[in-house]
Amino acid sequence: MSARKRVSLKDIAAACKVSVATVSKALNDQADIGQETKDLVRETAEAMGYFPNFAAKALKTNRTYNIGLLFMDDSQSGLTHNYFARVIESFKKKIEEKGYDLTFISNNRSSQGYMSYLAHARYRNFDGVAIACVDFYKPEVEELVRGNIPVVTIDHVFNDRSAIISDNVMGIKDLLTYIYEMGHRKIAYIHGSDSAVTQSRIKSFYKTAMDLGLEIPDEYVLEVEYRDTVGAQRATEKLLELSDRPTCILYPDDFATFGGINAIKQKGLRIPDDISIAGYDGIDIAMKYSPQFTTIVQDTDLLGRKAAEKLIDSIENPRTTLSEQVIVPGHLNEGETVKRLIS
Amino acid sequence: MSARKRVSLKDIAAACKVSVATVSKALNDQADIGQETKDLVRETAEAMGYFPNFAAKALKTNRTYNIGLLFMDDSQSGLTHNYFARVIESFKKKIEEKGYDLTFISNNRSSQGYMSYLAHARYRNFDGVAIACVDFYKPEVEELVRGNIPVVTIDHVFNDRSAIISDNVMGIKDLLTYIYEMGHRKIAYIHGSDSAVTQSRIKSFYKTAMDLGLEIPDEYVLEVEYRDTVGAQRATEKLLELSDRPTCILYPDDFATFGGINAIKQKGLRIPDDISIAGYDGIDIAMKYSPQFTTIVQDTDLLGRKAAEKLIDSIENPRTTLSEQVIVPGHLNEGETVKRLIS
DNA sequence: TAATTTTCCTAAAACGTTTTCGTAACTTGA
DNA sequence: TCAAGTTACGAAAACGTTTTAGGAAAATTA
Repeated sequence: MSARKRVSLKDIAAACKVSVATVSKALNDQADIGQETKDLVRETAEAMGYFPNFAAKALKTNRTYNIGLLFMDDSQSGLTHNYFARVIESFKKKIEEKGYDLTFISNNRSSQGYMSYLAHARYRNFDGVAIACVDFYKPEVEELVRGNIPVVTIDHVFNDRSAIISDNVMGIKDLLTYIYEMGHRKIAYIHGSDSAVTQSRIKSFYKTAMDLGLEIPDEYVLEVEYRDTVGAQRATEKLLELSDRPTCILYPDDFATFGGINAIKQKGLRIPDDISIAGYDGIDIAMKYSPQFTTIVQDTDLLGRKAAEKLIDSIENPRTTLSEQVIVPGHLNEGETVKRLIS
Repeated sequence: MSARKRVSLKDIAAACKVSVATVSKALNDQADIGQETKDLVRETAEAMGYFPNFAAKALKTNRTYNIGLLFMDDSQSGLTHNYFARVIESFKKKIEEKGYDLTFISNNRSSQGYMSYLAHARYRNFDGVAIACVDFYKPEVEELVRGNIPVVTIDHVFNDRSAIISDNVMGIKDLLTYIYEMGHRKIAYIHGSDSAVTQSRIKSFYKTAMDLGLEIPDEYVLEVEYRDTVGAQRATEKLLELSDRPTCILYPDDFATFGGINAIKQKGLRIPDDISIAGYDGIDIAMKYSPQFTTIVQDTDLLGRKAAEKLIDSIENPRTTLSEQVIVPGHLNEGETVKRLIS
């Protein structure tokens, strides 16, 4: 009820009959304050319901303990993207443990007119910035990365900047090898549209196929947007109409896989008895669905945690921290959507 | 490369040979500054790459243009919850248009020890707070709501505080009525565990059933956690084993509905030919899945927007804004999972 | 005892803004 | 021509911290 004024160091100082400086140092546990005074100050602060004024502190120290997160642009799905949502969730948890907060970076602000991402980040004085799930080729993103704020990117590497990426090469290799070992020889691959992730996956796909001695006809490889259920459905239809149709289809992500399921069901075919499929990501519903998806489960938890650790490290030890790429392996969830053809 | 020092009002003042006060006023477009001076100051500021120091401004004005978002606790699914993620997405967009930023509220910070949500919100000096997808009965949440920061809650009403809620009463009514009109008389209802949302849905369910002259045997009504696929699967199995089994099952959310689908498929039954089902929420995959879910699509966009408008209104016009509950209707997506039994 | 060191505290400046109040210069009206 | 009003600007205080540079008193040493 009583909307008392916020208590400041000055108030505590008055109550304790010491100087403001002493109070500040006592609360920050500096060495040159006596134990008794420290105790007194802390107790009084507690009793008076004191908490620091973030703005004043930030103004003075030039540290906000706030991290900016660039997480989507209009064309993307942002928060609703299950895979990234989980990475961010883990990232957030980790930085909060270390006393940081998370604020979204954007660029539409009415007051000061248009702000670039970098301008926004500078304005808010973020200690560091994390970037995920955006169009990395946008000049504005590049500008942000090149600004002099510590930065970590997720699933994309910028030269000379820290990045956390999931191991798409290993992922595709494990997945394809598993499918091969299950006896499949006619394997189609619907992949995502152009991005760093897609590229490494495609390369790994062809490389692994070659190593296994697999022949991949051109018509077995199609391109579709990420998370494009309808597109994946169409692509699947095309594959099913081929005279020599594949026995297994790989999808760029689990969401797209559902498009494949739709197409297959509409053809009256059963999974995996008539045709096998495999996804990527290991999103919640893919693991709960029956038949459970054969998919590469990305270690979103580790991805987020590593990103947090790396970023905070470069914030707190700017000189000794070198930018580095961390590759996080996923693991194969065998699931039930790939049929064993040989034993 | 040149990490030049940040330019401040003082620098601009020096460059323009006017006082700091004048620069500040010119940039804020105050009336008592001549047009020529304003132009000069603004051009110089622009040329020097000036942008305001957020911390200093916040310290002085006690306004941060930052909104706190409390969005989950450990037991919940937070960001990965598709329905809420979409609401937040829309909320975020709206507040950004108005020049606000969004920061997560949490309570684990190492530096100052444990902080309650309210303490955190006060520390960061949020202009307002939005709460969604949390355990509203936690004392700490209550404390935050009762703190003197403008607040809006989503899908839960606190006495005397603004809230945006989706119209669960109408939703269930429309859904049940539709199913009735399709000819179903034996309708089961798996509902979520205790919450404000669940309560209004259950009431609406029984009320509508009564109005329609429907008899609902007790064994047709089961309780399951929200988004609990496995639980919903078990519950569905129970229903399918009943001697007089329902012709249609309602689920608390689309995610749980997938559990039902699993159970039904494993029984060798088809949807909707052998049994009909209906979900709630209208999450992405439910709309893309085949058969497309019969479900109530929540207007997440409007929910988020309304929440943003309400909150900003009560921030900017604290006296004239009265706390109010806004009820946002969803709409029925007829989909393909409820079979027509009569014509 | 005197010199030195250590312990504990303070005054004051600074961070970058906003805002109040004052005032000089110019304009207006009678 | 003079009083009153208007316009355009500046000086200075304030917001709540941190930090530097001292310095008085107490403890230690010689």
